Amino acid sequence: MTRVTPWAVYAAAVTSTVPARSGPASMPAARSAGSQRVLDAALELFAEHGFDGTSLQDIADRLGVTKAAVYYHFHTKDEILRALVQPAFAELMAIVTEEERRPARAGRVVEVGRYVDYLLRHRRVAVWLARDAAAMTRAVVTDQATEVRERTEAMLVGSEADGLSRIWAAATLQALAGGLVAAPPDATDAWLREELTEVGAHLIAGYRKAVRRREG
Amino acid sequence: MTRVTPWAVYAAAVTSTVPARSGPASMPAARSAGSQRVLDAALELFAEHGFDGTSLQDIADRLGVTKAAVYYHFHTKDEILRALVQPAFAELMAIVTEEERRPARAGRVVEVGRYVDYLLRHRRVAVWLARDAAAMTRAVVTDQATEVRERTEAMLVGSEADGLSRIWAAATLQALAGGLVAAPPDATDAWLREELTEVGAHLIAGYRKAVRRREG
DNA sequence: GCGGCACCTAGCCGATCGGCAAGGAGACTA
DNA sequence: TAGTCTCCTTGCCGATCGGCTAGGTGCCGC
Repeated sequence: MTRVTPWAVYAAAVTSTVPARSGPASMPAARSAGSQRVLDAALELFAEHGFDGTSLQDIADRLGVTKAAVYYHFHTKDEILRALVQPAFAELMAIVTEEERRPARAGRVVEVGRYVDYLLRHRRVAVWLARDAAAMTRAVVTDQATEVRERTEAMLVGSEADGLSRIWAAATLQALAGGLVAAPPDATDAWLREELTEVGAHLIAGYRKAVRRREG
Repeated sequence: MTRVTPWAVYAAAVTSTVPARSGPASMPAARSAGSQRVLDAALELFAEHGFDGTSLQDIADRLGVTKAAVYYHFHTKDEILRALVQPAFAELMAIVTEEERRPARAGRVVEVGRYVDYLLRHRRVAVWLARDAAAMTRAVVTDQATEVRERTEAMLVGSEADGLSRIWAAATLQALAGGLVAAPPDATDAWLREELTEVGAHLIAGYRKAVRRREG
């Protein structure tokens, strides 16, 4: 937990107006090879020990460089977090937005398939976040994380957000992520896609049945 | 991540023979009221910010005491972790062991029901660990955690441990935990039990179907 | 050959980390 | 009243945390 100090209050106040400094840390896209190596090492370590359980020194050690070299590419630890998470979030947001526009929403199984494909594309990030939800409480990502999670749940079970829907939606998302985590390393994407889609489809079918039971 | 220092190596070497000190930290059971208050505060904070994201100072602050007061009850942070996790693990081990002895194992749905009941009894711990799996990489609990997880999975899908079974087992456990996390605070245990059991039963049925599909 | 840029190191900063020794307040009992 | 026990405080320790400055090396186009 970050303890609030006078300095931290000041830093938060000027966060949005911090000027650009030397180094590529200020440019968001088009990562250099060095920056990408930092992200790869960080993702590996975050997945293993969690965000809070990994220090900048750990990342530097894995790369065989000093801590300041990491600082050159990303000026804060939160910047690494954001860089790792942002592409995955952006893509999921796009998928959900597209599905929201679709008028007829008879079956949610199609959406499950799209979500499974998405998970497989961002497998490493998904495996990490499935075991380290605490990282999403960081201020830099928490709003995005909450929004994307809520809208994804709504994509699967509708936006009513009653207790029943919430449970089944969360269960479905967690089941898919959990299956991904437990998957053997040599499992092909095609096989994983088939199995996970079936897991999700079963849960969506179960949800519909539960709704019918409650209404009937 | 804990960096290995010469001192840490020494400490690990003498861990098993560390002598009893003053204070109740050496007695495992029969917690005093003060110790229980520490555990309650710690569990709340761990669930919110994760184990690594919570400092002993945070726990002390929540209780309105000093850090050393926490130290009086538990001499290390790992000791708090162990104290929180151990009862839940022990109970699950007992359940799994009992189910392993049962000769006929036609349907796993009964086991799902027992597991759901177990989750509801240890709801706060379960919600915490579902979002903070990184805490289970700590040396004090990692062996127990791995064993209890593997045997619980085996209880649900058998001990073959092929890729298909592993995925469905992990998906089932994660789905139940995820449903628990997403449950509204005012949800009754009886209602939760019903819904979660149905979630688990659906997944077990899906697993059986997947096995039949693969074999046939 | 020279300025400029990308990339990295050495070394430091204040803050916070988990952990610990010494001692005191208060209740209870012999 | 003296001794003891529980529970907590003050105050400190070395280590590590995230973050930062100044400086250097090597490659680039000019």
